[in-house]
Amino acid sequence: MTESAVLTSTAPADACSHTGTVARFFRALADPTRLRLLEFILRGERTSADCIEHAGISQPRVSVHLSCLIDCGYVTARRDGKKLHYSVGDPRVTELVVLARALAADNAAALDCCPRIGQD
Amino acid sequence: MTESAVLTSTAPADACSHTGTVARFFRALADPTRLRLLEFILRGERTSADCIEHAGISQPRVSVHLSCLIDCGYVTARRDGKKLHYSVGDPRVTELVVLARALAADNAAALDCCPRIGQD
DNA sequence: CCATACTATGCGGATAGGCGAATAGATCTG
DNA sequence: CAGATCTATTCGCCTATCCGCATAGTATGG
Repeated sequence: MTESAVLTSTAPADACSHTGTVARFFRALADPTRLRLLEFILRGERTSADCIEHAGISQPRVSVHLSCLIDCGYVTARRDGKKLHYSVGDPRVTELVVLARALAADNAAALDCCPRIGQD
Repeated sequence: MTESAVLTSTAPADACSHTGTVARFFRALADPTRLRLLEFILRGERTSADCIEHAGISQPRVSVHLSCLIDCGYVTARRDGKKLHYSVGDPRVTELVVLARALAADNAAALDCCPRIGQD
């Protein structure tokens, strides 16, 4: 994607996605680094530099993770001068994360021991 | 785990999980087969045989997926005679899936094209 | 108790996806 | 335009995790 690229993806709002699509949606949050980034951006608009510092990984890696979060609809980007600013527009994203955190917290012990899912 | 194994994991309900735990929680739903199984069980209590037929994979694989869903707190198991019956107890699981489906649907086009997440 | 039916685990192979490093591309400022 | 700066892509490597097949373990019911 080039030019004044579509910063915020304007998808046509389908009625209902098939399971594979939803699984892919969840997969975006299945990586600790990406989830950490999302929660960071959730607490306020951030620049790439903010994200790079917060994530503690290389700029190219952060770029990929942010692209992924954008494609999946969690985050939108806005250009201000030379820099891009990332934020979460849809309040349902917060709902989703809060709900998941609550559920995960209620079962943290078993979750951390699940041998079917590797330790991070 | 042996004996009259802990069918429903009785975790001690922590206040807040660290990011890695929540990511692991999401990872359980990041696999299409597991998500499909969860949504199947969500629509009513199921036996292993039901799940094997519905998922279309081998019994050992289904066993692993169900164990994963149980460990992560999505599903509970109940023994009735020789068979185990699987169901979803916590209504927040339904909330989570519905919310994710809505968000995924609103961005299905971009989601399905995200090159950072492989096609299923 | 023992046989049977149900459920879980181990193994090897294949693929997805994360990482750093190097590089390419795009956009703003002057 | 041109240089500087910010962002994205490519590459090779490595680990995680999926699968089927074979096998082991457990609980029930006689």
